[in-house]
Amino acid sequence: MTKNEIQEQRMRGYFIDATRTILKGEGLKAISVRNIAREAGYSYATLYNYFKDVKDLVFECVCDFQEECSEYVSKMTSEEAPGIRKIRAISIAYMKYFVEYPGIFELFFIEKPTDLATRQPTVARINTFLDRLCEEDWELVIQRGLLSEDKRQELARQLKYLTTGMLVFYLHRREDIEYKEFFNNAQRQFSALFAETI
Amino acid sequence: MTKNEIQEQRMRGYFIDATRTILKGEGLKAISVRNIAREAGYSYATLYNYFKDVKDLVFECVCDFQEECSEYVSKMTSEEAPGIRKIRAISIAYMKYFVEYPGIFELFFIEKPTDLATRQPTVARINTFLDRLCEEDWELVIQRGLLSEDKRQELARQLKYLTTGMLVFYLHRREDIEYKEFFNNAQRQFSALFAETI
DNA sequence: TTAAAATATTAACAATGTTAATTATATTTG
DNA sequence: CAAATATAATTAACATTGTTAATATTTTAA
Repeated sequence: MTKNEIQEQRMRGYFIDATRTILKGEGLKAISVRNIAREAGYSYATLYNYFKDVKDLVFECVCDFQEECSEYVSKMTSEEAPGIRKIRAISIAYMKYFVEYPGIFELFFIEKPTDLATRQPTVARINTFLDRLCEEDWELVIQRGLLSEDKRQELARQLKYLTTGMLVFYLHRREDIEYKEFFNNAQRQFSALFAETI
Repeated sequence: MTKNEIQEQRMRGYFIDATRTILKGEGLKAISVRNIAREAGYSYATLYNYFKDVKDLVFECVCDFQEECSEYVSKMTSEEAPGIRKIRAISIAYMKYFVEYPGIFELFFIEKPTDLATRQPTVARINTFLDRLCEEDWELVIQRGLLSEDKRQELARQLKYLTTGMLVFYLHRREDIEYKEFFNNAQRQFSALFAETI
């Protein structure tokens, strides 16, 4: 990396950090070019020297958030025994992360990139994220002969749609329930989902 | 209803119709006060004599869309035999409606009302919508003794979250699949969901 | 037919994303 | 080291957004 590239990456980092701060705090609706620039300590037009547009910048945060969420999930599920029970714990922790940071949920699942083609890698990462979090444990369950490869794919998909669906209803307040009830319900959903898999 | 009330309802209707047209056509992102007013044939400020704000107007369309969707579903599932198979057909038709009108999906599940408290009835209607579409057939399945009341609630919830989750991923292009593959996948999800219920 | 009330429209404001013009800073060259 | 050039940051500007205040118009009442 040349000296210029280092400086450029540093500048991008300032804007990305600012964007992350706002997304985690006031959320996606509070994101604006001027807001980000103020948080980063630069003028709003400077942003356009380093990013195509504000959506481009916002989607740049996805990888960092995924890493953060991974750690969050790891810490919350470390003492859970590997296997199906761990997959459940991971899914709950994953949902708790988004409940804690609704702005990140909006970014991951609601916001549309300006140009889908160039953002395809990012979008693909989002799509496979929960699967990757559970990867180890899915493998384990298959090794133990509790699940076929096909059944694993099917369950993983259901898990993906279920978690996202529940989060949509809860975060967008389509059902009138509290935090505790929400996660009780999530546990019940998972029980039903994994019922056959003992 | 007094003469004034009739006129007021008529005016509200003009704006609601205009909003529905835009939502069904260019979608929620194309909704703007000036757009709606142009479509309705009035000035943009006139809107505020009949609605608190633009979100208030937009959420006024929910009931009409639900009726429209109900008819859409009825027509698409009329020759299906009542019971679980019909519930599956209804769910597929329901999803097809939103795939045809993504703007209506955004309104139903993504958009947040300005004041949740006053919009609680509307939001509750959205939450229970799919359930109401399937009501008859759920009852039938229970009457036939194929399902307990508890199991019905559980399945209905899973169905609700699954459909919404799938639609989020598809409409927001988080997974790179086409129309046909999407509904094939949906069918597979439903097969798994209803597997125990033969 | 005129006075009053109701209703619609234009003007205005603050905030948004983005681009062009301009200023300030670094870098290169004589 | 100083002057010329290239780079990068800032302010100005524009179009669009939702909403409110100030006007103009139409309808109703006297």
